[in-house]
Amino acid sequence: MNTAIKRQQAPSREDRRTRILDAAEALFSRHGYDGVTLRAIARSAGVDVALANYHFGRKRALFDAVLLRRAEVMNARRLADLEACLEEAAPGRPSVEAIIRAYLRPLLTIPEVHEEGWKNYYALVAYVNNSPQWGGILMTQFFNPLIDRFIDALRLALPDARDEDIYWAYQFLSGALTLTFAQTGRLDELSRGLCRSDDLQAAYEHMVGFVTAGFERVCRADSGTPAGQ
Amino acid sequence: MNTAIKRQQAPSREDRRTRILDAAEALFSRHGYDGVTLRAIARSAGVDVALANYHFGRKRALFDAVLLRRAEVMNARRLADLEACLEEAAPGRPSVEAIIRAYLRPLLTIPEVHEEGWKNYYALVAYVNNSPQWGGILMTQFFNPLIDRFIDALRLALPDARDEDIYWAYQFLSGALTLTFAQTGRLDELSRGLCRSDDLQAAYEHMVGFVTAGFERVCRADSGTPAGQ
DNA sequence: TGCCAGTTTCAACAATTGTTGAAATTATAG
DNA sequence: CTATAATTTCAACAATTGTTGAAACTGGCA
Repeated sequence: MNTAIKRQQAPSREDRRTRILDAAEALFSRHGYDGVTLRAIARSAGVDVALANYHFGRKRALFDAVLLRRAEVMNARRLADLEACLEEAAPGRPSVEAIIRAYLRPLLTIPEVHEEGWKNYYALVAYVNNSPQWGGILMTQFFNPLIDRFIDALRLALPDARDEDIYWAYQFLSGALTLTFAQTGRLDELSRGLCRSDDLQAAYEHMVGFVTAGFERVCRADSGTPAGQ
Repeated sequence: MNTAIKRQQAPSREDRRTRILDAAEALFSRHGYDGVTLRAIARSAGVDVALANYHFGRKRALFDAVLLRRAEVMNARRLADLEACLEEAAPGRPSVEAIIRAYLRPLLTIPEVHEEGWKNYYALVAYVNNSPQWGGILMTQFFNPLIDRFIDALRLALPDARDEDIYWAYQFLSGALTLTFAQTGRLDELSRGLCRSDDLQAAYEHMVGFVTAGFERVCRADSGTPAGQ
């Protein structure tokens, strides 16, 4: 028996830890935190129930580990893209579109982006972002510093904008982004196949235009309180 | 003892059904479907566990009933606002902004909009909208017809736009809308109190501008495939 | 009054939950 | 090889889950 077959039948130790992460990622992204049992994760990973506890501790810690694994990769890429964008731009005056691209592009330039794992992770981010109960240490303390950097950059691009307007616009970007990359399939059905959720390139191009225009309109200096009807 | 005290101590029968709905709405919106037990709902409503089963059948049916109760009210209002908007507009050519306002305004012109119930409902909509598992009959068959009407109106407002672009733009509107009205409190924290999630009027005014600009840019006729970097 | 349909509670069910401590296995180093 | 540490499994725990059938209660009608 060669090593390939051997690995299929009895995955090595260090493999098991990541296999638990992968199984948990897939199940959590589909059914949410409470919709998944540790036994379902263990069964899917082909290991014993107690092993998840040995490697990660409590169930909640496993959930956090799933999220952190890819968040660290993604945040590093976003930060690098933002800094590159700021260096290329005219000193002290980047364009809104360039900043938006730096924020969105890493989502689809990850080399392994079409692997199931990243799709599951995006769905998971939409889950936590839209749930009031997941505000805790994990999302807030981990994502907010990165977002602050992007807000700073947007202040440079929109020097006359009020902070309040920038934050509201970021909120809309955040909602559009997480829903779209969650790939729930609702858009496919609504458009009767005209749009495909898994066409990340099309999603990216459309979103850049939509969001850039939105920022530029909302952050015009002339708006005291818009004369709403 | 007067009737007010009496009602507090022993709610009438028909009250109990709606008290179960209210309790379920509050708990589901905070913890999701699987994060809530029928016993927790019953305890919060002050009734026996079996009563929820008597009135609504299975747990999933109770969840659907919670969602449908307010969705019917909201959808009727949106439809009325859309038709009024189309009648007021120049024949065959409404403005994008007027359509967006008709889609969003009912969310805050509901008279009882500041009651806890509607806030919980908005959070619940964000929950189902962002979860891949809730595509079923309920959301799809119930919301899609209304959305189709709005898409039709947007086609009139943007006669040169490709359908594909309109659907993508609607997807972004949908994500921004559901996240914002879910009022997760993340924006409050990120902006250090500068923006308040519960200021629905400010959310509405900003969103109208952002989304209208987004639609108008994405749905320009000239874009074959945008020259993305 | 007595009866009856609509509500509500009681008690219990089989199944499943997260978690743990001890035993068994495997790898690593001496 | 042996012993020591890391990993994995086994078995079981107390608590909780959705659901149900029968009993108790309620108000309105004859």
